[in-house]
Amino acid sequence: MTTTQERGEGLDDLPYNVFAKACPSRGTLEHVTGRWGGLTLGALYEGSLRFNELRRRVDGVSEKMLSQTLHALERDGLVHREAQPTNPPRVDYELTPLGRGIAERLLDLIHFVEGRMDDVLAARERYDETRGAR
Amino acid sequence: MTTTQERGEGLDDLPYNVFAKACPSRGTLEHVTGRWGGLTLGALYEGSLRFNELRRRVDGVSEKMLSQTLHALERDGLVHREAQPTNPPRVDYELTPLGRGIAERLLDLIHFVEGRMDDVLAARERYDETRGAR
DNA sequence: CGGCATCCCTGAGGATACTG
DNA sequence: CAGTATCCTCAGGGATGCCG
Repeated sequence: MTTTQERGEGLDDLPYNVFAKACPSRGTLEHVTGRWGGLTLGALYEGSLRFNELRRRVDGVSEKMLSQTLHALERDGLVHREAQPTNPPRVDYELTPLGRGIAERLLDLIHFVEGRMDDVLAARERYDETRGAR
Repeated sequence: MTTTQERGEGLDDLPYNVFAKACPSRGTLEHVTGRWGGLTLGALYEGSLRFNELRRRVDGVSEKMLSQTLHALERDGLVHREAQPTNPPRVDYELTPLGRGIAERLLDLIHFVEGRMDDVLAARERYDETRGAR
């Protein structure tokens, strides 16, 4: 028996539904919106970048996490990895068309948030002062 | 001296830049795109919901995490909490105008991802089979 | 340069019990 | 119903070292 929960309560009629725990789209969304995934996609939106360039762009990411993030994005088909067998090695990462579509929407969100930070910060102050910064 | 890193390499000229480690927008973006934040905002987009309704919508979220998530979103001014002092208590959560703006963009992203899951799944199979599912 | 392997620790987050 | 308080686990993620 299909419950409304499994179908997503009419949010949409797509075969995939992020709100359901078991849906694979949830995993991909987490890769995309995860701590480093979003910033990585955003950084690559401007053009292809090498590993260490990327690392400098995404301020604070460790080598390990960037590597791990890139693998997940590559596996999901959002990022293409192009390795040149030169010495020293040169590896470029770039968005796939699918990755571009996602990055676009992500950047839309990011820019919107950045543009509203003054409101957010003001809301925080009001909240903290009302509730005694508990 | 201001480096390109601090300014975000020309991605935008806003005073806030998610790519910088210390920028407060990074924190808010994480609330919004975090494991439960995004799903919570998405669920509230359809209309106000009570605590346990929300809990059922966001499949898999624990009581504690939902509570915590809602507090963060309320503090950032994205969600409004309306408590009625009845018995039993009734508390409704709804998006603020700012929260709506964010949720809209987030749902845009979510629906895009859901709509492309077949591509993602296909890419995964190709990846796993090439690299031996290591 | 572009990684992978390993160790280790913090904190996100689940389970449970209790309160107004 | 709508939470808060505690405990505890495990995995996210930092630091370090090594390699092609």
